[in-house]
Amino acid sequence: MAQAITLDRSSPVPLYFQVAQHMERSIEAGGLPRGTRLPNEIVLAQQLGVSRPTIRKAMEYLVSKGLVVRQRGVGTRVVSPKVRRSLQLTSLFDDLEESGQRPTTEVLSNVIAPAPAEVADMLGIPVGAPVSEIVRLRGALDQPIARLTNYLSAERLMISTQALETSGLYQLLRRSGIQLHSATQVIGARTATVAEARALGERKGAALLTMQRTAFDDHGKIVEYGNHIYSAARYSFQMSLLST
Amino acid sequence: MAQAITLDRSSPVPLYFQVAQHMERSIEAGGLPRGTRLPNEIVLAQQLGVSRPTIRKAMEYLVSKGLVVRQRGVGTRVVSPKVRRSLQLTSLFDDLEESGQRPTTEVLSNVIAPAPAEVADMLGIPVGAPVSEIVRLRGALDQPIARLTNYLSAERLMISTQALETSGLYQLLRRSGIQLHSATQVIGARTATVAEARALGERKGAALLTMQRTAFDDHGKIVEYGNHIYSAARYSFQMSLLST
DNA sequence: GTCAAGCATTTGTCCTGACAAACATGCAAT
DNA sequence: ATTGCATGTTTGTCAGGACAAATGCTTGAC
Repeated sequence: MAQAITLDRSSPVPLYFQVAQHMERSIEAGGLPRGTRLPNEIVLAQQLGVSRPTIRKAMEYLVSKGLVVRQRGVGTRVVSPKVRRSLQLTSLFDDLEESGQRPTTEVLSNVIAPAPAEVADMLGIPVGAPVSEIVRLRGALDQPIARLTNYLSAERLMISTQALETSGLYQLLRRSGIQLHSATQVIGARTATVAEARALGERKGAALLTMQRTAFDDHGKIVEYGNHIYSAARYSFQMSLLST
Repeated sequence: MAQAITLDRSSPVPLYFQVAQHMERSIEAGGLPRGTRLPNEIVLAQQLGVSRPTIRKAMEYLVSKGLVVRQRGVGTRVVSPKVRRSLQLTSLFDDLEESGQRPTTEVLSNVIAPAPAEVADMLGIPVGAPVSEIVRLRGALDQPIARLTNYLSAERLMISTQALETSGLYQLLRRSGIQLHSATQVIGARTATVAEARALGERKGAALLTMQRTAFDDHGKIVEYGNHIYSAARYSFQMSLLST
């Protein structure tokens, strides 16, 4: 199984990452049965011609992705394919993109205006400071799915409406050189008002999923505050957690 | 700030973790202003009398908890207290426990029965195999908040009703020596049926949050499948994400 | 005055070596 | 048959050293 693999020592991608990627592919493709024990670190290091710490770093990566489980005195085992697949579960949006059915994005508004009190509070800026407000309608299969409302401090940048129609907001932020650090989000539910129902093609009183998210950059500044509603009949949040 | 700290080399808790914990406390308590730069790795290693890899391991831990940000050629900076606090946001249940207001748990049923098709499918066991079904009502401040329905393969263990009234399910599982590996969950919403509304003290048609969760152990076996409903008026999910 | 080159600083990667701790296994004693 | 012990295997921890790459600042050239 471990035939000659090619490590490129002159490549800028770190050795341990090359090793990790190779193992990841090998696990995913080779279809190692659940519980297969990998060779121990020393043997692997010799086989690949690297040092043990490099192997260990690669292993830590695989553990953090949930692909393998390590136990002192026992070894490294491959977790069941079923579990691995469940960890790769993605959101409906990702699923649609993957299957070629690009979700549609319609920009309902993209303006710069003085921040109202509530928004200024969430963004941590003075009331009345200029913020850009972006309202988008996401849809798929000819049906609306979500109404996304985002606020950014306007000092940062103005995002073109055209760009928003083709790329996700986070993708655009990253492309502008903004380093995201973390985010907090709150997921709740409520019944739709008449206006919300109309926007999402639902009936008044239908169940909606709500999500508020605040994203921070490396310097602790708030990059973005979002307030979103989703048609509960057509959308749900999917996520996976690793223990510890 | 970095006065003589006490590292216990004979302690079973690893050196790097002692270092990490010390820094965590020192960051949290010392109230370092946002962006404070820590001494570099070499200096820290000398100050604490450990090697550089040990310091690095401690730093990796702090990065993974979102407390500091590292940048090659620049150094290690403490993230803003506001962001740190937001990363510690917990669920309503945790908040209640912390404030001494223990959430109440009423066990509505705790029986072993043959698995119906849907449950057997989710647990990955044959239809009709014995499963234990646990239904709990969670409440706080004299109001019901959630109805939690869990299924475990009955081979594993029978959990006493009494234990369920005082401890969380996951706590009990861990205490029984079951190693959780990962879980996947789906969060959605729908309107309450008459029965659900009655159970949660809501009106028919009120918005409910729903959550289905499947938990796996290290061997890829499914430990638990849960199907939960929450009063959206009194509960919401709160979580924080670190950008990779 | 402005831009580029060079330099110091800092983290990232990689190596070698050594010992400790947890686990599984087989063997011996009860 | 079962318990306990010794032993080998495997991952976990720690040390010390060396070089590479990214960043920010200073210096020098134009």
